[in-house]
Formats: sequence, C-alpha cells, structure tokens
Amino acid sequence: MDLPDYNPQQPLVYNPGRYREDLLSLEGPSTSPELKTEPDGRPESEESCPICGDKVSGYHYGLLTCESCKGFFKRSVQNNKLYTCVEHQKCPMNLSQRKRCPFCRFQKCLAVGMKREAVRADRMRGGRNKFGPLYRRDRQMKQQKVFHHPLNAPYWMKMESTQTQRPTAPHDPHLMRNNPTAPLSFDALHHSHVHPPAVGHPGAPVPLDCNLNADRGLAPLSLPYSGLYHRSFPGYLQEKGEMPYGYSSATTNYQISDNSFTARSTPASSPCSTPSSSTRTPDAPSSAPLKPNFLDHLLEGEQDEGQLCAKVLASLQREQANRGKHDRLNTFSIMCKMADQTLFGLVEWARNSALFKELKIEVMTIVSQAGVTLSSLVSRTQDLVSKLKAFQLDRHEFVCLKHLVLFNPDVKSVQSRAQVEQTQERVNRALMEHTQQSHPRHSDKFGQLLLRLPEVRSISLQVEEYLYQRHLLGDLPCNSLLTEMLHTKHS
DNA sequence: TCCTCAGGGCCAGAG
DNA sequence: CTCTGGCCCTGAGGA
Repeated sequence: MDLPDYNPQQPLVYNPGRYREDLLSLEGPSTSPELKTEPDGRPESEESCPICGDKVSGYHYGLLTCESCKGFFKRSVQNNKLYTCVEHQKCPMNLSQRKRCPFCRFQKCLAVGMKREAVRADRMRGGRNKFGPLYRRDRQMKQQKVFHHPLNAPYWMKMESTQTQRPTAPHDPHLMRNNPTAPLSFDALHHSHVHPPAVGHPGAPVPLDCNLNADRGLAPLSLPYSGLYHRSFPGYLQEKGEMPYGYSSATTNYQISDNSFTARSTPASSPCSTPSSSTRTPDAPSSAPLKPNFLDHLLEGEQDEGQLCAKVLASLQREQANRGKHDRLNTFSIMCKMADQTLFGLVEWARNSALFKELKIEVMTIVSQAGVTLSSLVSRTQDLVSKLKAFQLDRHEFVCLKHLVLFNPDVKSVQSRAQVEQTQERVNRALMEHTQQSHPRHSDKFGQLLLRLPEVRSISLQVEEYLYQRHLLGDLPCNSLLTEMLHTKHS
C-alpha cells in the first residue's frame, strides 16, 4: 500500500478525513524512492542529506546534513536572510537544483528539523551545543534500527538502552512551544512540522512535508483525546497573535528573526512567563477566590490538539518513509510510536502546567488491571470518544478535563495529596462555573462531564496494562519514553 | 589529559 | 558583488 500523496520532494497533502487511512498506510511500502543500501548493509539514506541528497558530513543544527546545507542554513540565520520564491514554493530540492531557490531550500531546512536555535547568537566557536543529547539519541536509534530489527530485538537489550538514555532532545520543550515571538521556528516534535490548523490562510502554500488542508477544522480522530472539543474559537490563534512554530503563512517571505533564542528558552506558553501567573497563589489554591481568568490561565499552556496529532503523524510518516523496504513499521509499532510521541506531548503539557509545577511527586505508580485485549480497548475508547464528542467541548472545558485527569489524588507517591485535591477542586469549580455560564440551558453538562472521568482513567489503566504485557513479550518496537514509563511503573 | 565532533570562520570559485 | 561550499579552527564535554 502506498503512502498517499507522499513524495519527499513534494509536500504531502493532508486530508483529515483520511487520517486513519494515512496511519494505516504507513504500514505499507511508501512511494518514496526506494532506499538503496550500502555494501555494508547500512541504508544509504543515512548518508544523504535530507535537504538536498548530498553526502552528509555530520550533525548540523539538529540533524545530519551535508556541509553545503549546513553553511547555507548558518548564513541564512546569521544574516537574517529574507528569501522569496518566484515559483510556487514547491521548488524541487536536490543536489543540482538546491541553489536555484534559497527560499524553498531554507523552508526545507526548517521542515526537516534544522534548528535556528542551534546557530549561536554569540558566534562563539567550538564546544558543544544543547542538542548533544538529541544527537546521541538519534544516533543510538539509528544504530538500533540498523543492527537490531525492532521486533526482533531482545527485551533486555531494549531496556538497557532505554534506561541509559532518556529520550529527551527530539521532544525538547523548546521545540514544542507555542511561541508568538518566534516568527520562523518550525521546530516541532521529532522533526515533524505542521501547518497551524487555525491560521486560516487557505491559499498559502505550506512548505512542509506533511501539510494540512487549510480547511481542516477538526482534529483527526485517531488519537484518544483529539477532536473532542468543539472549536468555539476558530480564530483563536490569530486573535491572540499566536503562530505556533512561528510559521506565518500570511507572507511568502521568510523573515529570519533575531537570534535572541536564549530569551525564548522558556516557552512563551508557560504560565511562568506570563504576567497572569503572578496572580497565582500556590499556598492556598482553593481558598483563593477564583479569578475570572482562571480558565484562560489554564489555557495558556495549551497546545493545539490538532497540531499535536499532525506532528505525530508527520513524524511517523517521515520515519516510515526513511525506513527500508523490509523495515517498515507494522500497525502495532505505529500505534506504539504514536503513543510514545503523544505521551511526550502530554508530559510536556503537564510540565508546563502551572498547577502541576506546584506538585511534588516522587514516582508515578499505577494500579494494574489484567486481562485486556486490544479490541476491547479500541471499542471502549471509541465509545468514550463518541460520548465526549457529543458534548461539543470548548477549549475551556477540554483543558479543565485534562487537568482533572492529571490531578488525580489517587496516584501513589504524590507527596502533597491535599494540594492535589485542592487543585482538583479549584478546576472543578472553574469548570462548573464555565459550563453554567456558557451552557445555561444544559445545566447538567458539568455533571455529565465529570461522569466520564472514571472511564477515562479506567481505559488509560487498561491501555497501560495491555502495553506492559506486550512490553514483556518484547513486542514494543523501540526504546521510548513509553517503555521507560511502563518499566518504571511496574518496577 | 586526550579525543570527539559540531558550530564558526575563511576563502576560492561560480554566477 | 553576492552566494556557495569545502576546508579548517575552536572548544565544550565525554572517555
């Protein structure tokens, strides 16, 4: 089965209605050029620059690229170059044509994951940058991919590297921020890049290898919590001036921003960096009168769910396309990778949650439930999603539910249980007031929403249990945050 | 202390 | 003149 509309040289046209099919199609061989192999068995793709196909000379600004693209990227960022494309921003990019359109070349640099932040503002020579862990992990994963087929790799081997190397860099918080001050940062989860679904410039070409149709109103359905809330604020991002990942589709020019990346190291969406966070009173979260902007305060740390889904999809598509003919991920492996990357997103979200930062947690442990099957999980999850979709959640309700799931006083080893309960109560109150105000005719909405939470928790526990069983069988396809979490929780 | 390697600078060549 | 890209230097961090 071919990967729909995918060609490494052409942006992939994303059709939300085919999201599920896209994921399924990831299993089959892609239509991307067959990956040749070196005499020693290493995929040649490891030796070719993802931008132009030239020979790579090492890791540069976030990923393996050739010397030429390294220099081009460096000059572009250092000199704040402003390029324009005389064509349709879809110029082919290869060894012979890479010089023709610097606009498209720079686009592709960003799209494949080169990081402007890695170009040093102070121009200091030498040394190592903050992406060291990224390079190490990437290298490790590449090695593992080559020498150990994921599904054949022994369990202990996976655990060994899982425990020695935390998967950090590809999900660097800096790469996941919604940063309105960064006009041109495509950095995203694991080199994946998406068009902001709410930006609303239908005609604007998207310089990415995983494009979203501009009319994509609802998030894809394939992720557990996506598409649950109704977009009550179609222009939300625009109104707030937020352009996630810095992409401005309103212009065909790239304005390379200043190199003040150090000032942007704290995610702008982080409540700690916003004035409103100063109104927070960690000491008495429940006794403090509810600020009218409490819900907005919660929303400040929110990622767009559609973006998260699209990032995961783009990443998977890229990885699948880069795999050898006989090395393609099967459905379960794809699901595990989805879960892993979604987990990263959730962890990042939780870490950025001002409320969660107040917590002191030793180790997250869970209670196991046994005897689950994948089909029953899918069925239960689909039921839950259907119920939640029927509620047409708005962003405020959705973020409240997320916080209520996160702040679970039943989780062991939470040191300040009282604080968790207080926070839960506070969010509860905010949710109740919001539903009463925004849905006065639907007075029962608050209660109905709360009734869904036990099921959410129950399903999540079953999913964990199921994955752990597969994990013990050595089925989990890769070293990941997911396997690490499962191991930690069961150890 | 040495080695590795990624970012920066230099400069000849191309257009 | 600007841009490109290959080569070399630098120096933080790891062994």
